[in-house]
Amino acid sequence: MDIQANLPLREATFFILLSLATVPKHGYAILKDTEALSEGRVKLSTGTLYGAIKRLLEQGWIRRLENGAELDGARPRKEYELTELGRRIFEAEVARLESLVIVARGSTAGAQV
Amino acid sequence: MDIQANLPLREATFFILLSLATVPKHGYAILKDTEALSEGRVKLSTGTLYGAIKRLLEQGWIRRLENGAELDGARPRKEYELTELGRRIFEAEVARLESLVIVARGSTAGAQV
DNA sequence: CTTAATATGTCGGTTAACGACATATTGTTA
DNA sequence: TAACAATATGTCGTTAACCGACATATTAAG
Repeated sequence: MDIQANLPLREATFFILLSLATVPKHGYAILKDTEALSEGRVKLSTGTLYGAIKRLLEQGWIRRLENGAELDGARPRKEYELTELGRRIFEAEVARLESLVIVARGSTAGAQV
Repeated sequence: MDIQANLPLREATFFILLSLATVPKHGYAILKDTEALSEGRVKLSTGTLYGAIKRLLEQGWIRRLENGAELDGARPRKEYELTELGRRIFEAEVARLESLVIVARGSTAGAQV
């Protein structure tokens, strides 16, 4: 499996994975967490969020947790967690981002030394 | 002018601006430079490149240099450079990338301390 | 009781990137 | 010198992902 072929991640996807990297969450919690993690800069639309969740499930980057406790209400709160694949892709993306920053700092700021 | 509203940059756009951040270049040189800067990972298609150049000119992020010397052949090599706006946007993007890495490292690797 | 927050979802439009194709010049090498 | 690779610029159709608007239901607070 070529992890690199899945990169770069778009911003929405990056934050969804980042948000799930610590603890499993349901959709709306991802939305709020993204806003917090980005200090208010990134406000995911629900169109983006639920579309991305559907896609990420299909790709096997996240999986749905079946916790019966959350299913008692009429409208279940669906919780998701990262799969191993999802985690590896996310970590590869962070590494890619790091190398981008290094290259950018090296060839622009570096000229002023 | 809201610099942040133009972010995030897509990968192709990021590398075109990065490539022009040091010295002005013509299209094909940007293509080769991107491949070198990314250590072979990013190979821009010409469709992406020339489409992006057109867009970046319209947005005023880059401008064309008129150097008569390059125009003597039948098919001119068009050279481009960053505008002040382009440079500010690029620097904002690098800062955004840095904060992304910090947040990602902080909330995933940080949990293992 | 009414409103805000929580929670999930669809749909149509836009944008940027991509691969394929087209074309012309210049440099190399068999 | 013919053929080929590299240089160089460009168009076109398709796809993927994001966005705003809309729809709907529950729960908490004032």
